[in-house]
Amino acid sequence: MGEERVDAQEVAASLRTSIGLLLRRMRQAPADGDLTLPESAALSRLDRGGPATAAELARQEQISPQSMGATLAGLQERGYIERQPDPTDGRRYVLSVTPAGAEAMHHRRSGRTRLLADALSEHFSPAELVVLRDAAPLLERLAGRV
Amino acid sequence: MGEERVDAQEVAASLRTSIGLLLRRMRQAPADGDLTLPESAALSRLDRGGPATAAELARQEQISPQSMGATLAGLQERGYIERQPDPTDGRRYVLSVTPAGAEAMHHRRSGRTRLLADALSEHFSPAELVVLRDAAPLLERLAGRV
DNA sequence: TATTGTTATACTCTATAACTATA
DNA sequence: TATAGTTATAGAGTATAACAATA
Repeated sequence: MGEERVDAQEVAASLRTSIGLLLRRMRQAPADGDLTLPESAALSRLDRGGPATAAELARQEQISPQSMGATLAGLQERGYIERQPDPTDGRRYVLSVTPAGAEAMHHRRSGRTRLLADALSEHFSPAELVVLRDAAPLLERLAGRV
Repeated sequence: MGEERVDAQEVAASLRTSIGLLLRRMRQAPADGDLTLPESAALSRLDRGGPATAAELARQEQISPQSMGATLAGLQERGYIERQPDPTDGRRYVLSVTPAGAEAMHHRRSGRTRLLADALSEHFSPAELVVLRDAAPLLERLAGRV
């Protein structure tokens, strides 16, 4: 791996193919407990980043507030998050993960992410894992630039 | 970059986040000419791999034959691909890219892939491009293993 | 029996538009 | 005016089920 001439166009095209495939497979895979892909993304942002408002989460995930609202409504209905009115701003609600939500995330993580992790440890060398680990934050940065 | 202890679970979680973000951004981006994401994926497989049947393309893209059929019908309607009955097997049709299809792919590639390529060359170092280039085939392999 | 392709239907995820309430 | 959130509606991209034709 790693000669120096890299064609951005080619990298773009092959990234596009590979992430399309991978995301489709993850969507098809058995769910994490009963969490859909966007639900588990929102939940894990709340878990990692602490309580936040719906608008903040929508900005982080780069989707519309309405879409995030729909996702969050489902999570709240099942008791995985709770809403507290923000005392300093009457328009806002602060969302946080409930114990049941944390349990859904961590204990029942027997679905998609686990599947991915298993495939990674079974079929990839340590050197390849390093490449993927280093690539992940770059992909996230790329998503912010496109 | 690159100490040796890599936690597969952590890599899985961060890949999942980053590819989700990136694919959403690409879907939102202005289209390549007038090609949707699955259309351009199918077209570029036909272009790179030569004529193929619908079932073959569906397997390669890991989607159902019905979904691929819908995508291909749209491409054919606009004259970007053509269908020839397979002389050796009456059930099959062999698909190939027309000149108009090739033009739609290459000349009008001013949309998503171009946007991605521009972001890559403007905001990423050569070393980072190497990481991404090396990661792409690993992601594709991962999609086949999950 | 298995495979190729089609038609019909429905689900998930996301978007935009229009609205209310608060800042 | 601008922002947070809601409700309603629509579109893209998938899936599954049921079928006809061919192998």
